[in-house]
Amino acid sequence: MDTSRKPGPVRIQDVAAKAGISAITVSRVLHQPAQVAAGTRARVHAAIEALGYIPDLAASALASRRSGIVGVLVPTIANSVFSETVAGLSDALADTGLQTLLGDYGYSADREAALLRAMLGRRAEAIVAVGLIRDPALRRMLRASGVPVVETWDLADDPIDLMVGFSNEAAGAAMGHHLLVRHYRQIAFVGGVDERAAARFAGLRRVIAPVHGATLTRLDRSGDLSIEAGRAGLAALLDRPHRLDAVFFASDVLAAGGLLEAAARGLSVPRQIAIAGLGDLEIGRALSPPLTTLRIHAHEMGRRAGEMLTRRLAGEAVPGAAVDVGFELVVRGST
Amino acid sequence: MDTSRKPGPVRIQDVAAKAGISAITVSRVLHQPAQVAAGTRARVHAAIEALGYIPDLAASALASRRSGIVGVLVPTIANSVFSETVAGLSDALADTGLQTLLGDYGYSADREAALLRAMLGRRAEAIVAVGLIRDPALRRMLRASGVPVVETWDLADDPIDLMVGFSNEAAGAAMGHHLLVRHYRQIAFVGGVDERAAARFAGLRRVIAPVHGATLTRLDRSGDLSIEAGRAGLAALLDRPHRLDAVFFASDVLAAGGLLEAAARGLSVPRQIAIAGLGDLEIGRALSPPLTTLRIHAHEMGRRAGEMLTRRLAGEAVPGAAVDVGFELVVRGST
DNA sequence: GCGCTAACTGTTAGCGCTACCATTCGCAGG
DNA sequence: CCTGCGAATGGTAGCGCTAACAGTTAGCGC
Repeated sequence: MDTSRKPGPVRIQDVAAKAGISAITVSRVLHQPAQVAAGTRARVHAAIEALGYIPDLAASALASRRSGIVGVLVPTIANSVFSETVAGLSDALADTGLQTLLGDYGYSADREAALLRAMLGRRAEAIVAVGLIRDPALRRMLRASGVPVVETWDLADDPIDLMVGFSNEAAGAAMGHHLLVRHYRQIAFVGGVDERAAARFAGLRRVIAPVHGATLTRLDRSGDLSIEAGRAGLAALLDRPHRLDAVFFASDVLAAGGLLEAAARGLSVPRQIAIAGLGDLEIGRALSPPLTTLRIHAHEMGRRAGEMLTRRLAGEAVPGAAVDVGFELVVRGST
Repeated sequence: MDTSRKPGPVRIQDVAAKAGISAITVSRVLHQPAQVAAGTRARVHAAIEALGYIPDLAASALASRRSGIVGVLVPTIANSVFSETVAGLSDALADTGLQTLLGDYGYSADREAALLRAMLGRRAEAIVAVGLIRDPALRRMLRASGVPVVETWDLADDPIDLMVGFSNEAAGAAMGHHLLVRHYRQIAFVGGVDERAAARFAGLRRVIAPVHGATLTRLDRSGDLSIEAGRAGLAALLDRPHRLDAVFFASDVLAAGGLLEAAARGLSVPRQIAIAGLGDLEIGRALSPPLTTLRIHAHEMGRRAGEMLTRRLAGEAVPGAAVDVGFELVVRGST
């Protein structure tokens, strides 16, 4: 067993000594290289290289009062649309020297609070949340902290700070409109129990309810966004005596299950039953018939969030208003 | 525009003053509550609550020389099997007070190096990598840093430190064996150009090459692990004059594309063409026929990595040997 | 030559927290 | 009464880095 004492990590002082200058100059080479003479700069770089110096970012953050961190709070990174938003944010932040600190809370309120606390503890310069932050205590904590916050994927009346999303209600309405235009009248909605799904259903209902002879059913599958849940959802609907000619699923993954269940039952899509989803995921494009869906600009939401933050952190006054990035109806063979 | 000066975040000193005790005692309430009298503890908690105190973790890390961070390096978090490994790690670390810092390098060597540097800069107490770290310079940097490292998802002869994975070569061989037993002889492999896929192919070849009358073809789709790439892969193979009765895809996602392409061409699976994948993803279970696949213990690899680290950080001497968590052949209808 | 500016580098004093040691207090045992 | 001991708390001195200011030097115009 190796019991030799490591001399510990190399410090800025060691680099300075090796290069024959003072610590502050090394710091400047790292952060404002233009202020340092070319020769000195070269010697410092050589010393850094030779010693394998890696600056201590905790000490740097403490002294400079800039952590360089943006906290990103995600209900689950396993959902590919959310990871796209994270990717969009990372892209937007790539050139800013800001690093994202990803926190996946797995839809658990406790973990959400803990992660937020950790982000504030690391003095994140901004927080981006996928979805709204619901807990009033957390909202208060964030407001009090004065840290810029961007909530994405939803639009609400009382943003904590900034907001970039789309209207789930309008999305539901758009799909409802499409289904009506295609002469579907016995319509069902399959989604989770979250508020986002509720808003989509509300939009759907707003459009469908006034139409004479149209019916609308709702089936809640618990938050489980799996193909299997989609199959089970369609199966449950079909096993009811109620007539049905179109089903709108709150996610393409669920809708894929719907397509597969219909195929397993020998139902022709869309002739006997129309199926639509949301998200424009690859699985919906790949199955047959390809899925009518609502394309959500997940990547762009992340990008816009990053841009808003960058401007805000640069001192520009970014109006706190919510940005609506909209969505897009993509009509394919399944309706 | 609001130009009022914020009083800045609450510091430990403010809490101490409010509770009528010294800063160090507040620190102890947070880290070694048993050492503080119950009454004092209560007063401190009340003060923390009242002021909304959130400890500065950068300062804490600097003073205590413990960052509480475990860096996790992932080629892409969009691949669900990798996110499962991350989840397994998080589970194992949940009670340890360690927090994961996730870095997704999108298969870019530059970003990999930058992220690793950032993790070491934050003085991560350990690093977990999904996949091997290939760049010799990075390997040297990690070895020199003395930070515990766990490489997962692969087994190699020269781990940087710890290692928990499975043999991709053995996995390929197991699938080859299965296909031979089922009397398939004209076999193709579709995978990426990465070393992991290469190892799977090598295992396949080891088993198949010696068999008289058996043939083996390899088709590389660039790293794109999409359903569409799988379809295109099977299409390319079928458009060759060469006979073919089984295809092993390096991922269930690719294999799903294979199943769909076969269906689109009216080919019966597995009668006219057998299809197998790797990963045991939901999509393989959902399609028809369900996919024969190799189940990889992604979650367990993360969990084991976390356990090894926890023991190592607790001072136990954990042998540097590689842990093989194996895999499992799951035979379903597609072969 | 002088003042003046620009370019470069150094000194000092913390950032907010905790390790280390010291101190205080109450009480059991002699 | 003193000693010894454990429990509870505090003072001091940094952790490694950078902001703010302070030199120092060279070059320039007059």
